[in-house]
Amino acid sequence: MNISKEEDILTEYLKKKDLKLTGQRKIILDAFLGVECHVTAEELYEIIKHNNPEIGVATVYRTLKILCEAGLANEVKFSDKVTHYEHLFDHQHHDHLICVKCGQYTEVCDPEIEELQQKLAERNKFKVLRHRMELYGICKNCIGK
Amino acid sequence: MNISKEEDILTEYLKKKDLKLTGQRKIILDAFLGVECHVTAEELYEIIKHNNPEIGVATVYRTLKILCEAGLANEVKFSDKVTHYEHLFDHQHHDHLICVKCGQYTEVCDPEIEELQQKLAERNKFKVLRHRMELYGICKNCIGK
DNA sequence: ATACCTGCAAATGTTTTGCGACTAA
DNA sequence: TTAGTCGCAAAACATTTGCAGGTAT
Repeated sequence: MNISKEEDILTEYLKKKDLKLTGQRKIILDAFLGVECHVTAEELYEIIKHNNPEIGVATVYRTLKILCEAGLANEVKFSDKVTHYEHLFDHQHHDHLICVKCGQYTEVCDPEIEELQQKLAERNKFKVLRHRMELYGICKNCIGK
Repeated sequence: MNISKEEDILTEYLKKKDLKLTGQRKIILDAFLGVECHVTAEELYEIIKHNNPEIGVATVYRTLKILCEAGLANEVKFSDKVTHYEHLFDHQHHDHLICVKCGQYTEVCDPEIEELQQKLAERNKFKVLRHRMELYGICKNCIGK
C-alpha cells in the first residue's frame, strides 16, 4: 500500500479536524480510489469485505462522509434511492448523460454551459458553489432497440 | 370542488389505463394542486390529514406515482433522501437554484442552456428525454450573513 | 359483478446511532 | 492518557406491499 496524494489530503483534513487516520479509513480510501467513477456505500462495503471482512458497513458510511468533507468524494443522487459517491480530486467536474433504457451513464463536460450557469446565477444574485446537471434519455447503443 | 383541467387529464389517463377516479384520488390531486411548486409525499399527507384524516399515507404515495405517470407531476430529488413532487402541467420546465444555507430554492429557466444541452447530447449521439439541473450555493438573502 | 382501491400494519431497503471495547497520537 | 473509533445490532427513516373489506363502473 503506497501513499497516494489522496491519502495526504485525507491526513491533512483529519489533522485539521483533530480526527485520526485509522487502518480502516486507509483501506476504505484505497478501495474507493480503486473503483472507477461511482460506487454506493453498500457496493464499496462488498468490495472491501472480500479482503477485510472485519470492517463494518457503518464505518464505510461514516468514512465516505468524511471523504466528501475532505473534498475527495462527492455525493450523487440519480433516480434511484441510493446515494452514489464519485471521485472528486484529480478529476475534473463533469455532468452525466444517463440512459433510461440500460442505465449506463457517460460523463460529460461543457465549459460553455458552465459559463451560462454562472451568468444565470449572477442574474439572480446567487453565488454558485457547485452544481449538478443530468440529461436523461436514450444512449447510442439503445437507440435502435 | 370544481372540476379543473388537471382533473380532466387525470380522468382521461385513468380511463385509458382502466383505473378508477376515486374520491381519495380527487382529494389528493386537489391538495397537490393547491400547493406551490414542491411537496414531499409526507408533507402532502399532513396537509390532507387536516380535512381528511381517513386517507392513508400509502394512498398518497400511490396517487403521486399515478400523477407522475399522467404527466401532472414530476419527481425531483434534491440532496436529502426524500422525494419531492412538483407540478408539471401548465408549468414550463425549470431548473433550480438551491441555497445551501437556508434551503430556499428558486425556479429558473434558461433557453440558451437548454440549447447547449441539446447540442452536447447530439455530440454524444444521445437522445435527451428530460433533464435536471441544480445550482447549489448562497442565495441573495444569505449572502451577507 | 368484478376489477380495482383503500387503510392498516408489517415489510423493505438504506442510512444512522448508541454502546462498550479498542486504538492512534 | 484520552479523545476519537470501531463493529455490532438496534433504530430511524422513507417508501412499498399484502391483505381483507370497500367502491367505482
